[in-house]
Amino acid sequence: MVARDVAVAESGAIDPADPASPDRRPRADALRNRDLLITAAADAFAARGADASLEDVARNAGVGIGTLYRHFPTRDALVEAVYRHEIDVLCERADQLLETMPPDQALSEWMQLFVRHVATKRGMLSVLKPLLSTNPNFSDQTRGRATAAATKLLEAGAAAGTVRADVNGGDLLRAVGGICMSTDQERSEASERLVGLLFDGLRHGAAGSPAGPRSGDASA
Amino acid sequence: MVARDVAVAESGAIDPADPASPDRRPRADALRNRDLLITAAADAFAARGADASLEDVARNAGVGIGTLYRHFPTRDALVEAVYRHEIDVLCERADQLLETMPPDQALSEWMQLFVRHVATKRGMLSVLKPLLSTNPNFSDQTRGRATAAATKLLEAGAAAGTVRADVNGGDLLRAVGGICMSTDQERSEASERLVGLLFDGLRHGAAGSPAGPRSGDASA
DNA sequence: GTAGTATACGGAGGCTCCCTCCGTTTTACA
DNA sequence: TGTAAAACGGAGGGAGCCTCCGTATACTAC
Repeated sequence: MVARDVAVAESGAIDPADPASPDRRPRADALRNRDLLITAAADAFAARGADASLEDVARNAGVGIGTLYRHFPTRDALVEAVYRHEIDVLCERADQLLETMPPDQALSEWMQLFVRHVATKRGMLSVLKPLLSTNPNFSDQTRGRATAAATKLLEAGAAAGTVRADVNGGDLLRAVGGICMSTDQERSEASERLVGLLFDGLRHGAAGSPAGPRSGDASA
Repeated sequence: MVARDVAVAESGAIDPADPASPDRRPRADALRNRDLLITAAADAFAARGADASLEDVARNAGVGIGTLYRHFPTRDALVEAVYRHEIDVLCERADQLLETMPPDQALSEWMQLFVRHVATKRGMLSVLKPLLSTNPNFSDQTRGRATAAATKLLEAGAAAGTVRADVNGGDLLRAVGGICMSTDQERSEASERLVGLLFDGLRHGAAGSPAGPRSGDASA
């Protein structure tokens, strides 16, 4: 019996905003170490894939192995935390982009950012796929946040009249995600091109554009 | 660096019919042990899935770990051998069935056998999927043999006029395989029912049957 | 500022698994 | 029956997993 089968705590990561712990707030060092671990784990999963050594992760985070296991009792718990964090970063960037450039450009940037993000984290896919298929309600929750970000970008574009209004965030995410998943390993330029095409399609048929949604010529 | 990454010999299993070894025939104990290992591995993979302990496999085969690694230098080599063996068994059974019963019945039996075979080897799927996707020409070869068996059954049925003649072995295999793969875990009755349905479809529209291929009512 | 304590840290240790290496045994052939 | 090639087996070194518990640290109350 492999030990990995035993501990199946459901996502027992320490949650800084846990309403269950009544008074005391979590210690500063605990918070800091948690972040260090997530960063190190993201690197490790990206580089080595599904079965990166957790002892390496702890070492690279400058933290004892015991600390890792206290924060993330399960390998899955760690993977989940990393995934959540990645999505958080992407969502934040959406807001930043909207503040610094016109909405259509922000949308385009964000889509490309998404592709590059997935490309650098290739190894994560092998970790994520099994987890997503076993644990649907975990993915739903997080996917929801990403969808919200995509929706925000789309709506801003639609309001400015530079992006068509008949596409929702969920569809966009599925499309971009699908392209990233299906494109063969290591060929992220292909994904970037395809996503660029997708974006052109989004611009097409916007209020400002004369042509309807269906017509050819979408190369950059 | 995990050791598993290092040895990537391509399917270095000892082949009893290797034309390269000029004179001496392989030793009897080697042949025997090879079979024992494959049997034990099949059980282990079925029960424990992708990462069953190879030391357990050797132990259950009543053989030293060194012997296992000599026969199958790679985990993948062992998986491949098990897979091949499973297919061999299925192909042999096709011949036996054809000799002992009318062709349409033989076909039906074989299809159900296929389902039950996959059901008991559930754990194998997780081992097989990655291997099949990385190593296409390995799967082609073996799939070819299974296709041949299916074709043989279909043609015998068509010749007897009890099975329609416009379906080929490849299609049949894809259909049955697809049903086995897609049906949710542990519910092999569902697969059996669906495959039964498929078989009724095959009988329908045979030379002896009045009705054309498209018409309802196919429940067992 | 200090004392007290809940909280968190770290890594040794026990376990399992992986794979290699080499002395020993068995088998096929002459 | 002798002999060399072929095969066996398992010890051993390395690595990863996870737990446990003595030690250190950051909060809180005074």
